Amino acid sequence: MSVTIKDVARAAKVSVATVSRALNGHDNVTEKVRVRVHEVATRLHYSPHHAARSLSSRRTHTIGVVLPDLHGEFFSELMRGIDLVAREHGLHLLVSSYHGNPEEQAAALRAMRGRVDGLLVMAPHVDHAGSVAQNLGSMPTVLLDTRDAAGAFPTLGIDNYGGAVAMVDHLVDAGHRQIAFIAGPEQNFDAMERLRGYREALARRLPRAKPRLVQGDFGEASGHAAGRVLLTAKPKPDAVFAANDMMALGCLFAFNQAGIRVPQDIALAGFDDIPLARLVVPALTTVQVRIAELGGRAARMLLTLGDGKQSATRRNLLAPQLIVRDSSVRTPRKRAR
Amino acid sequence: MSVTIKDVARAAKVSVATVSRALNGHDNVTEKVRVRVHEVATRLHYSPHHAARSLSSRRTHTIGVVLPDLHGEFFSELMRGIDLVAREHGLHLLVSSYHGNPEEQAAALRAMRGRVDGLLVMAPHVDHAGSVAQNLGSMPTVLLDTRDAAGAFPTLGIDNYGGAVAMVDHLVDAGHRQIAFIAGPEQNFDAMERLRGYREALARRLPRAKPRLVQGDFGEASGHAAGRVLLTAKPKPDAVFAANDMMALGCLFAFNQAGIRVPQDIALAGFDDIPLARLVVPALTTVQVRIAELGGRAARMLLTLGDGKQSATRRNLLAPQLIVRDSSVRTPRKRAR
DNA sequence: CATCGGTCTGAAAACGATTACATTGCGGCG
DNA sequence: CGCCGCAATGTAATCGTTTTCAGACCGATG
Repeated sequence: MSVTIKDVARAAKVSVATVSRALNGHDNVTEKVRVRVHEVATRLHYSPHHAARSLSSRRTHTIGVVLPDLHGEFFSELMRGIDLVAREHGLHLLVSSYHGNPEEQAAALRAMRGRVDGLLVMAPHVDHAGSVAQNLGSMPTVLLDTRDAAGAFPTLGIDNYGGAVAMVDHLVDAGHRQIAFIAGPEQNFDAMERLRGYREALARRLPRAKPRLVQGDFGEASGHAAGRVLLTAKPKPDAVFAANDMMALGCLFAFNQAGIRVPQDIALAGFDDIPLARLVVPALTTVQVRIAELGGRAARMLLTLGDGKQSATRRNLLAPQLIVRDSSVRTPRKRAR
Repeated sequence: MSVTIKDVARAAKVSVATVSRALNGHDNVTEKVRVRVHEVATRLHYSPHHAARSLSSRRTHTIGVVLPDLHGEFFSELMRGIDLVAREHGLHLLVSSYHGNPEEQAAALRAMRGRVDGLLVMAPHVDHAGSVAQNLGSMPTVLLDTRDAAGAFPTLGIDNYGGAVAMVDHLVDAGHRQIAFIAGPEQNFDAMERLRGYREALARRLPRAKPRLVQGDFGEASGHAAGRVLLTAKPKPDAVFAANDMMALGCLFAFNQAGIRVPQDIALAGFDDIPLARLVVPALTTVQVRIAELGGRAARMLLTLGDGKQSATRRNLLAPQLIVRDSSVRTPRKRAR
C-alpha cells in the first residue's frame, strides 16, 4: 500500500534505525548517508505513519481545540490564530465544536483523550465552565474566554470589562447622556463582562443616569430588533452601545430604515472591530479585539505549558483598544453628500 | 502512567484478546465475561490508546480537512456543516489551512498520511488543484469547489456559473442595460465560474453590450475600491454585479459615501447571501449559497466513498438560489424615510 | 602490534492495540 | 463410550515507528 520506513531503508541500503535517525535529524549519522536517505525518502514520497510514530514516541504532535458553536468572523479568526502558531511548531489541530449543551462538551473533551498533547478549550457559557475539569485527564490545557472559578487552569481572555469602560468613557466625553446598551446572551461570559463594564462606568461617570438595557444575543437580527425597540423608548437615547459589532450593525440598519441619522440623531458604538465596521457608513466606533492574536497566544501558552515552566502567567487578559470612528462623534460639518 | 489493556486483562483474569473482544462488542464472548471486563475497565478508568488502536486496526476515525486560508462566514459555515456530519458518525476532524502557496498545501496533504481515514480538500486556486493528486496516497478524498481537470476524485461544488447566469437574467429582466461586474481573484475557481456566467449570459441577453469588468479579490475593501472606480466610468453603469457579497457591501458603502442611491441611481447585486445581506439597507439582492450544506454533503460523500460504492456521483454541483431583494429593483415608491 | 576510544550502523525490543490461528472444553451423536 | 464440531478463550504475530544496546570499523596510542 503506502511506503513505510522499511521501503526507504531497503532502497537506501541502510537499516530502518538509520533511516529514522537521518530523517529525525539526529547527529550521529554520516553526512553522506543522511543525504542519500533524504533523497530516497522524497523520491518515494515517504511520509511517516503518524499512529506508529506516536505509539512509540508517546507524542501526538496534535493539539485539540474544543469550541462552542461559533459563527462568522470570530470562529475563523480564532482558528487562524491558533493554526498559525500550530503550524509554526509543526503541530496539527484536532477540532471539535459542541452545539450548546454541556454533555456534548463533555463528550468532546473525553474523546480528545489520548489523541492530543494538549487542549485549548473555550467555554463562554458560564454554567458549562465548571464541568471542564472533570472531563479532562491531567492533560495540559488552556482555557479561552472562560470563567474558571476554580482557577484550575491557565486562562486567556479579552479584557471585556476594560473595553466597555473605555467605550462608555468615550461616549460620555463626546457629550452623550442617555446611553443605552444592547446586551449579549445572558449566560455568556464575554457579554456579562461587557455589561458589567457598561454598568460600572455609567454609574461612575453619570451617577444619575439609569442603565438602559435591551436584551440581544450577539446576532445581527437581535441588534436590528433592539434598534427598533430603542426608537420607541420614552426618553430617546442619544447614544447606543451594542455589546458586539454585529448587533451594532443590525441596529444601524434599523435606524437607516427609520430615517434616523447616525451620528447626528443618535450615536452608535459596537465591540469587536469586525472588518465591516470600518466600511459601513458611517464607520463604526468600536473596541478592537484581536481575535487571531487571542488564538495565537493561547496556543503559545499551551506550548510553554508543556515545557514545564508554568510560570506566573496563569490568568491573562488581552487589552482591547478603543477605535473611534464616525458613528459616535457629531462632527461639526458633514462630509460631501 | 496510563492503564493499558494488559492491566485490564490481568485484573479481569482473562487475556488481552478477550478484553479487546469484550470491549469492542464482538459476539463471541460469554455474557458473564463481558460484564466482568466492562466492570473492571470502568473501575480502572481504562480508555484505549488511540495511536495503538489505529496502528493495528488501520482506522483512525478521523477525517482530514485541508483548506486554503479562508475568512469569515465561509470558513465557519463550511466547518459547521462538516463537523455536524462528522460527529453524527463519531468521527473527528483534523484541520489544516494552507496559506496560499502550493508547497504548504502539499505539505499539509502529506502530513495527513496515517492520521486520517479520508480527506476533504478545497483548492480553489486553479493552479494548485493539479498537485493534489500527487501528494495523496490512495486515500479516499473528496474535492470541494476545485477544478479537478483529471477527474481523479469525486468533487462537490457550487454551480457558480448557473447562479451568475440567473443573476444576469434577473438584472436584465429588471431593465438594466449597463451591467458591470466586480470580479473575484483571477485564479480562483469560484470567481472564474461566476465571471464566465456573467460573460455568457450577458452575450446571450444583450449581444451588443460589452462586458465591463473591475478586478476585485473577494475582500470588502476591494469592493469599496471598485465602487469608486465605477462611479467615474465613462457611461455610468446602471447595475453592478459583484462576484461576492462582501465586495457588494464594500461597493454599497462607497456609493453611500458618494451620495449615490441604491437602487434608484444604480442597482447592486452580490453572491453568497451572507447573513448581513438581508440586513443592510437596501437589502442586497444576491445568490444564495448554502455553505454549511456544501460541507455536510461533502462529508457524506466521503463517508459513502469508504463503503466502496463509488456510484455515479462523481461530480456534483449544488444549485444556488437567486434571492431578489431591494438593491436590484427600482421600486415605484420609496419606503417611508 | 594489541588495545582503547570514538563514531557510525544494525538488530531487536519496545509501544498498545487488533486479529489470525491454536487450543481447550463441552455437549451431542453415532 | 469415544469422537466430532462448535463456542470460548488464549497465544502470538502484526501494524510502523523510535530507541536501546551491541557490534563493526577506524585511527591513535602505549
